[in-house]
Amino acid sequence: MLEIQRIRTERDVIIASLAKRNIHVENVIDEIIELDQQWRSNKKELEDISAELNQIARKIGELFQSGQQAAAAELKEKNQLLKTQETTLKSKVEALDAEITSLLYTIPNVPNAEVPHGKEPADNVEVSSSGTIPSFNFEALPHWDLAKKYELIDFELGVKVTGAGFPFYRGKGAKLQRALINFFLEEATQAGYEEFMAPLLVNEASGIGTGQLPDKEGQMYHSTADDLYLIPTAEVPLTNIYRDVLLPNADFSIKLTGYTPCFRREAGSYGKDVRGLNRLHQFDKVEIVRIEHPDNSAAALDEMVQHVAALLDKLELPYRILRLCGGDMGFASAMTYDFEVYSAAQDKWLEVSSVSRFDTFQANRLKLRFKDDNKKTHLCHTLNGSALALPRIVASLLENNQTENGINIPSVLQAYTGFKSI
RNA sequence: GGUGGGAUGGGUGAGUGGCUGAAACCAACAGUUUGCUAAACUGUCGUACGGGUAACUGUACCGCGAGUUCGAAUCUCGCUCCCACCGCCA
Repeated sequence: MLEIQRIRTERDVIIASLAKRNIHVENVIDEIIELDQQWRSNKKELEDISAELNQIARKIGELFQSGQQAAAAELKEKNQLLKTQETTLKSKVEALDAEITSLLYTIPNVPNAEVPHGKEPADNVEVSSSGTIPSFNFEALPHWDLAKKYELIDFELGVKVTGAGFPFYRGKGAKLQRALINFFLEEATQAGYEEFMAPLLVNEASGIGTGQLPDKEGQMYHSTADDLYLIPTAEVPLTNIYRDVLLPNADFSIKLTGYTPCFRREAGSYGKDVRGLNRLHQFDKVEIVRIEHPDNSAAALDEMVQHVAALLDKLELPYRILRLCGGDMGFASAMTYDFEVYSAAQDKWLEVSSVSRFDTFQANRLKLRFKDDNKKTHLCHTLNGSALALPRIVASLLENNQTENGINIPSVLQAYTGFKSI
């Protein structure tokens, strides 16, 4: 959520920047500014009346103490009148406040100056690419066929026990999952991220804190009996550790990592690119999260991008890095890099990681702040990225490393899997 | 699931109707002292929002929401959460 102060002072910049997302918010912004002015003048009036009421109440107390009952009764009467004024003003102020907040919720984050214009994935800008795309002198199989051939993943069994999008991993397929998780966590630890094992269910306040609620309610599994939500990413529990936190000084850099299964209903995305591991309701992911001083968030984003790139280098996967255009960025993001890995047998790029900075957008909802040297409070910046999400990594590992007689495991993973090939 | 207890500022914790935005202690920060550290002493020390160039000032907040009252941290009602013990259980 954008800060109202920022809308007051940076109206034109905000409107111009949001145009990069291909949305035009001028009317909404002006409506907010208008409502805010009303809110402020009503609030001032309300506070003045409250101040008077407080004074009178004190006076009445004094009169009672000194036994002047008649004078006190007179003041009481005056109070009644002010009291009704206070009540109406109060509900007016509250209504304005609610209206402003609900409008603020509809405005996405302001894209960073470096974010390119554009409205669809084709407008994303390729920043770099790395690795070589394999070619095969036999007929390469897509990962769902390889998974079946080598008994690594059983999708049908998942359908039987749960439903589509909840596969079983078995044998070497299961061990490969565990190896990747351990590899990613180990790399993150070495890069200075503290490892957490987080709850997989969160309460409503946490969902609001990171922005899944109320906007994207239908995307999370909801356990209604206890009113808890299954996490769609470790970002939710990890970032919410810092909800309602005021860091005591400006000298901080918080780096968290965690592996969790992720649960997504993926409502409305049926039919397209959902085959095999390409889109699941439950999948595994190692997430990295950072809480940073505003001055440091640009550097932190670069570091995170380097971290993810290094993981893909070590896994010897061909990938490219895209800077997302305004139209393709997530609601809360100020700037996002996507990583795509080439999946040889499907002959297409698969998104395996998304690394974003949110600036103060999440921190504002989370009430995550720090005190500077002058003891003034400011909102922190938050960032996060997948490092990495497993299914599409597995898909491309299987597809790219296949031979006619088996599948080779990248050397860096062999210590984790305990086998060199499948 | 049952019974009982509780929720106050960074922490412990006092506070049963006005003198309380809140004692005291601890922690933290600044200063004095000091070869260094420590100790001692002095001072500062909640958050949000509004008004004001600023100094400053107003309002709200003692888990959350209503209510009683001229006036509520304090009284009443509802809710949430936490703790302890019992039951069940990995």
